[in-house]
Amino acid sequence: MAWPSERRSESRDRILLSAERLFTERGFDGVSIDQVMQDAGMTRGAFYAHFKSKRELYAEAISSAAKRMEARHPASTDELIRRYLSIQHLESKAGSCPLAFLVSDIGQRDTQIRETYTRIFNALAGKLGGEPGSEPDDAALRTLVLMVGGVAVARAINDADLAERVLEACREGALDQCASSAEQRLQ
Amino acid sequence: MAWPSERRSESRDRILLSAERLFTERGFDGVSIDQVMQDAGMTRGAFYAHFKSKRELYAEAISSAAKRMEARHPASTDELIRRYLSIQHLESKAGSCPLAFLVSDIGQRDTQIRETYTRIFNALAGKLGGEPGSEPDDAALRTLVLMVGGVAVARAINDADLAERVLEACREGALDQCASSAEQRLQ
DNA sequence: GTCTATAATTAGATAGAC
DNA sequence: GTCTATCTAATTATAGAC
Repeated sequence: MAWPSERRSESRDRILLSAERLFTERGFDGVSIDQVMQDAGMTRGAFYAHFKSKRELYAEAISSAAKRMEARHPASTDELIRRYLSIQHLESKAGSCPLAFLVSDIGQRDTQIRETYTRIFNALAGKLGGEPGSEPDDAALRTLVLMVGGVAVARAINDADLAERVLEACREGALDQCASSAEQRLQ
Repeated sequence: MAWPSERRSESRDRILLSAERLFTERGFDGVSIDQVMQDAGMTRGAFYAHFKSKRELYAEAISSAAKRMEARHPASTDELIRRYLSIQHLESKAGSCPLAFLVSDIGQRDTQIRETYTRIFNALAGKLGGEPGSEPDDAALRTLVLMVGGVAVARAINDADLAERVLEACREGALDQCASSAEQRLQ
């Protein structure tokens, strides 16, 4: 799950940071190693001293981006939902969620990458409901699908008003779901 | 919206049919013109007698795939939701919904393609609720996001049991939403 | 309209100097 | 570890024969 810390270096971290942003924004095929390395301030040749292949970089970048987002999550679930399903998230140049931005990109990749995605998905679903440690409950899955799907759809459509309406409708639905699921837990 | 019918030919339709299936399954960058033409039983050179570019083919393929699906939609909204959010839809080799399978692919494309997506999205949302002809209501948007997001997420994750649970949770949510929104319309 | 042949470009990955 | 140079392969698009 975690990568050996002895392999970390400043250059490696810079490559990873560039990769997170570029891949999340443009997908696997939309970014070349050249572009990542230029963004990180190096040339292509240096890449393979840090990563075995583009696919390995992609998997690590997704995982790392998710961890970076998680570290900035607000304590309140409601606040998380509101921030996630916001216009700001759509346009954020520094840190959008790969779960949403890459959801249909992942379905086209290999097992390793899909495992990484699954792990991230489960972690976020667990935060949204269900017993910690065990499987997320149905309400949490639905809430997360509204979040991921809402952001993905809002980004795809070419109509700012409709995008805002989609985000708002999903926000309401996700908040409702969380409220009624919290009520149930109190009973 | 519709393309000139005088441009239609049997070869053109065969190319389009291959493109629909291949693009939906693998995305824009995951399919080469060579592969589409081979699948259609021709060679690369013939492609440009029918389409101006790969991007034009992609836009037409998405639109055409959506129309083909629409033609097979069941009359009942409930039945549509059940079929959409099913394992069969995920694995269907002939006719998956580009709205779900390409949702994050589209966000990386140009205006024309995103307009096509928006039009298809609106058409399906209109079927799920709201006054015909006018804008879809919030419940319809939420329902469609559950459908599109549920299928996209289920396809991305690498855990068959979890995928089935996601589909089921979204199915229940979408059906509930539709039922209560139909009740509201009766009042 | 379809074919083969061929630009022209780009990308992932490697080799070897420093 | 980073650089430049290069290999190899794939891809979009075009040209021209039939």
